[in-house]
Amino acid sequence: MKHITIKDVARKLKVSVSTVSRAFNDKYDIRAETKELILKTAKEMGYKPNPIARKLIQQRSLNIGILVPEFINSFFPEVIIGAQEILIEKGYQVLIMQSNESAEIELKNLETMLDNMVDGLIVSLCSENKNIERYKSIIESGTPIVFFNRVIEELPASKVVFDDYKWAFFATEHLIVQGHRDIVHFSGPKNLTLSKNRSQGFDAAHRKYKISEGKKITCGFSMEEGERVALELIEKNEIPTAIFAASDPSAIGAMKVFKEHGYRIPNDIAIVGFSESSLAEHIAPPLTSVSQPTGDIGQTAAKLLLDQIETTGLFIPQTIILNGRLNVRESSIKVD
Amino acid sequence: MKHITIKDVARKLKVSVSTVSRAFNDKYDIRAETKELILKTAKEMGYKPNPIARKLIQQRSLNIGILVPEFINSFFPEVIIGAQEILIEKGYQVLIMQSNESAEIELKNLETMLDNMVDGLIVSLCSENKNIERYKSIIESGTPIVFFNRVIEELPASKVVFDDYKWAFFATEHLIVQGHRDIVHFSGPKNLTLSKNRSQGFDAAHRKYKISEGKKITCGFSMEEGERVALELIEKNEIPTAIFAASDPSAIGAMKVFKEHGYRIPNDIAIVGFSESSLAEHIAPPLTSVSQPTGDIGQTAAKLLLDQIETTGLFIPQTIILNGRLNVRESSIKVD
DNA sequence: TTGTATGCGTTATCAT
DNA sequence: ATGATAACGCATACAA
Repeated sequence: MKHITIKDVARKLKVSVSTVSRAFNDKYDIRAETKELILKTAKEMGYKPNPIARKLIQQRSLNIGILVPEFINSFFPEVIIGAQEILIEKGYQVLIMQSNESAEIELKNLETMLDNMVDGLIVSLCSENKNIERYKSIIESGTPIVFFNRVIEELPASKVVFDDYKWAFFATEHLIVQGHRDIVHFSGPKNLTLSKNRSQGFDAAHRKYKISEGKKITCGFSMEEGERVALELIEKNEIPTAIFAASDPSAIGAMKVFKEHGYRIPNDIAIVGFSESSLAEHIAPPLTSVSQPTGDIGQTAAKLLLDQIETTGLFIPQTIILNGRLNVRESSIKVD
Repeated sequence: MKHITIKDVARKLKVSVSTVSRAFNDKYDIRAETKELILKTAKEMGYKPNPIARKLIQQRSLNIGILVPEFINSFFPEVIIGAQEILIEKGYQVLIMQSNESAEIELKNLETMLDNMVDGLIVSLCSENKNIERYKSIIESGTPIVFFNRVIEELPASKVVFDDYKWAFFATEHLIVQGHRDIVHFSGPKNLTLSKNRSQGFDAAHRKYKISEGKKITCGFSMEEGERVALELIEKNEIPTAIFAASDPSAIGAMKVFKEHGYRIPNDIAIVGFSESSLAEHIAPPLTSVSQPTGDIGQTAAKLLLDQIETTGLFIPQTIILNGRLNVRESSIKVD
């Protein structure tokens, strides 16, 4: 069952392949009737231009690749959906790959995307964060690429980021205003800029209220990580009055462990998360969390990427910083 | 900044392109030393075989496409991760696309995957379920394809499904055993086989206990749909003593609405969900739900697909039915 | 307006 | 063991 090619159509209609080709690429002169006839019979024969061959000669694919570190939590899927809205609108198709937070798989995914000649990439790094050199070479080679959320500052590419510093500050301030003076920060993976920024916002709030610096524990983004760190605190008997976690899953994991050990949330321990997973408002008690404009992040990244793809001359990378919201819920408000 | 091609390498080493090609495909005769030399200098020059050109001539890509209707809930991501484990192991890369439950986008995604010459497809249909004819033609053309979870029975392809009938039966039976005689089923989208099966399991449990048939309301899988249907019941003042929802999100949406209207879960209304989203055990009260072996589903689908890809002769489609578990939690157990 | 010829970057066949 | 050359399926500069 061989594929039908342009030649088959040409032969059948006794025209040249170029004429058939022209019928499918309406930037050339071609008589309206022949074009119509060709398109009609091509359709009848079940002919479709082979995009692989097309890519080979045109060096473009109308495909955009999106690389994310995970998609179990709703954050990345929501961003992807936002990006997809813009890209599909413009005739692009979106290919997604996820690396399970593994730098090795991330690199393979990256190469696969390039192998498939994507016209551009939208990337959020995995927390291992090891492929900087490869990204540099890709950027240098001229492949349009936009980073979001988990970015590396030094890379000369456009970025869409969240104002982690500011909102970590607000989240911490909220706890301080509630009267807490012994707050522990579950900070994110060390290599990520956003971990640093959230951590610094945490410190800044302490400074503003002239409270001695809060304790920080490095903690992954996952629920398991939150459970691990919470257990650690319980074993050491170093229970703070409040926790500000760098992610919702880690906050939820900690909450689970504390509840299991008889601590009441928020009365014994107040908890604030970050990133507003869809869980936050449904768990018990509902989790106070910073929400990020996920759809916006995706849309903005997509627009930036399209700009870059369509720019012929020198492209100047931009960094766009988006705003969020602090959703205050029961997990951080003492009830009597 | 042109790409380095096989010709560049050949010219530099004063050998023919065929020799260089041979060095990269070790199925041909080539002297060990020349091969080594070629690979070495190729690496130095930064040459990599262009997979697009390779695909054009070899008609294979080592890429597998996975098509899902959504990935906001953790179900599909978990399946994908399972599939990925198997496929990456075998040297395949996994491209993912999601259709947001839109048949139109699903079709485009499908074509994009084929455009990229994936060696096979793993597909779960969107609930609109309109592209049957296209799937038929793809199967006929010989493209290996495995459906999972949301399948169409009549398609002659391998399928990995869950025993929806049986587990819907168990879930309903659980409610009946708890003493409920007025149970409403939030059934899934009409076109899907799994909706029908879950619905029939619901009926079967009623028959077994000789209870008059339960009421059924068609309801999408999303939280919003659950909210909508719950509101409808409240407005009509037709409050059952228990609800068996065909999905966790719709169960959770309903739970939210009922709680907001002053109903206590499970004392006023017991609720059971299906598919065990990661939410289930964390919401208040924890949701009784049927859990599916998501990772297994993905792995099984991947294995089936690889079998088919590697089978040269006639391939006989298989249907594999996987088992689950009923996780009983507070949402369905009356407390005093 | 249409046809001819060339090239995109490979691999495969046939010589040598 | 290596080289020359024809595909793969298409787009495009140039000629007609």
